Amino acid sequence: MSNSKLYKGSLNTIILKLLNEHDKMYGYEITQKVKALTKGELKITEGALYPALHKLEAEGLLDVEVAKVDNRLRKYYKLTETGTKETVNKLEELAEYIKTMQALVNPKLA
Amino acid sequence: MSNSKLYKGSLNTIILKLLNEHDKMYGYEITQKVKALTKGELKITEGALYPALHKLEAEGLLDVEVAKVDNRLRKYYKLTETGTKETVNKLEELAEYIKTMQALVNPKLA
DNA sequence: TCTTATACATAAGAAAATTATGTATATATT
DNA sequence: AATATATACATAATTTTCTTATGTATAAGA
Repeated sequence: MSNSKLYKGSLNTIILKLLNEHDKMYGYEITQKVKALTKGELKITEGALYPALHKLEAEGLLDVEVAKVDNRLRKYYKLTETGTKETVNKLEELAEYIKTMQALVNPKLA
Repeated sequence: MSNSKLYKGSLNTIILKLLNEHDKMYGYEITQKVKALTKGELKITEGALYPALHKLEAEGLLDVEVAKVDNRLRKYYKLTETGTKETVNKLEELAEYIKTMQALVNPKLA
């Protein structure tokens, strides 16, 4: 995912936020979008992504729709209603995380 | 550590930064300092902290000095030279992480 | 023809945390 | 005096999340 361990725990937030913006996406598309948005800084590996998608689906946050494009399989994921709510939570948690870490790392500004 | 999974991978950064600021600290003191600085948002558990301190020591980033205060044991940790350098790296990684996540979550501003 | 890109998947292992214990002393409360 | 809470360390079992490696299959480019 990256040389930095800080990304651990961030994958679900990233997936949910991207689906919140793009309505429906398939796995490979997510990896490419992340690479593009972060200018190559962050690469989502398949070994991390696919199990994460399956889990989010099992938890009822995502719905799947299988499609065949150019004779190749695609699994389009989209947020459920629960998934949309959870996206809001995750984004709040991210904002809170950043705030908290800055309080620890830059206590002068706290 | 917190209800949010985002803190996963942040513990070493937190420890190193605190030791960078306070010269020497013992484990329990670190837990209390984190609680105070984050107004209770973040609680470092012992099961996470002590193994982390031992590992940082084994890696040569921390030195230990045992003391007895009020008949109770304390293990004071301080940064080695290598530890000080690694602290700089960790803080750069944190800044990079925040930048990257904001590019993903707030692409309008990118 | 061979490599790269697209598109999915899983399994073995590592890393980092949680949760549950355990020991021991000091202080505060009932 | 008895009990609970705070201080101070530690580890073991388990869980979560990721890496690394591998596998299948089609399409496109060199």
